[in-house]
Amino acid sequence: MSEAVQNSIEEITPSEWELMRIVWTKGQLYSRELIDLMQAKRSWSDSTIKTLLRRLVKKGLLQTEKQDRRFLYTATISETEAMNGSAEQLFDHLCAMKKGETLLNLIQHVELTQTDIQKLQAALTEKAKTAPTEVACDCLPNSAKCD
Amino acid sequence: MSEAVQNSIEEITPSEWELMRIVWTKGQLYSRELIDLMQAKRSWSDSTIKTLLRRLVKKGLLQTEKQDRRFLYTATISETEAMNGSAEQLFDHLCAMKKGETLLNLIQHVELTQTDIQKLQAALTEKAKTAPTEVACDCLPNSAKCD
DNA sequence: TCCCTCCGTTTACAGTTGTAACTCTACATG
DNA sequence: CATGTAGAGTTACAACTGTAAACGGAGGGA
Repeated sequence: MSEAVQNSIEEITPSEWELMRIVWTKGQLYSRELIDLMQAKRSWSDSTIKTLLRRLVKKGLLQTEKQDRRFLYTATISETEAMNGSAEQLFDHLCAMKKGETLLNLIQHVELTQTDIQKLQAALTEKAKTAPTEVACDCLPNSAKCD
Repeated sequence: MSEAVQNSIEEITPSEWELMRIVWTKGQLYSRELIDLMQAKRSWSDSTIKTLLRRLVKKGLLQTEKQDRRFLYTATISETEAMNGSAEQLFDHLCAMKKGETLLNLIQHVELTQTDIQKLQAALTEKAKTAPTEVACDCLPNSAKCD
């Protein structure tokens, strides 16, 4: 059946990401606050935002708790889980042989702090200890190779 | 600004990625070959694959050239462009402050070759020369901070 | 010449996403 | 008590996705 394990996080659409980020940042809040914060960034109608909230609840990404007569929203998965899950989902689509190239591009274009860089370097050094000299392309059934 | 920028590549759906990867790998091929290769990985009907191909052409990701009486398909964007574009789109949804963390997770989970690692390290070293000590969260309009 | 088969085109249909109006209900207020 | 109102729920609707059957024309073989 459903619930419990989300064996690879529900898809989060772009609009949903925006809402989730607010929830993660604030921890918990009422739809009214959510709507106000959201409208400070996007001119979406109240209705639109409420629809998105309900969909997020249905997907199990948000949960509500009745307070007075309104609902307090909280996230059911952490921002880290969501970020890592989505990033991994994306990388799953890429040719195994070219993931490194894509990471390189990201590293060059994403803003990173000195601390981030240190951690990344440490991880790479660690990874180098067991990394292979090559990774095979997995774009075709098995036959022809990737260049 | 930059140059020749393609204002953010058409969205590529998961099914479409699978087809595109075959096209990128083979360079150019007829729908029949594409269908056969695809069916060796997924049990999609001919029809389904043909529909996807037409949609990819409509989106401008594939282009056709009439040969005899069938079409030869080729990609209009390179695999690298697509990979980088999609990866950047994903990262656009993430909190600026947490992109480093996500990259760290990817680096730890993605299979990388020694060469990939060396390049990544070189890029990081370069980046460290100008990296800031912190990056601000951009999840809320401006107000409240991220944790 | 006739039909079968291959390939491309049309149509289909449910589910998801973006976007939003409308409605219902319980309160607060006059 | 009569209402306006905030917050929740219902309905809507077009575009996009996943998945595929059905249709139509052209070439190859009988």
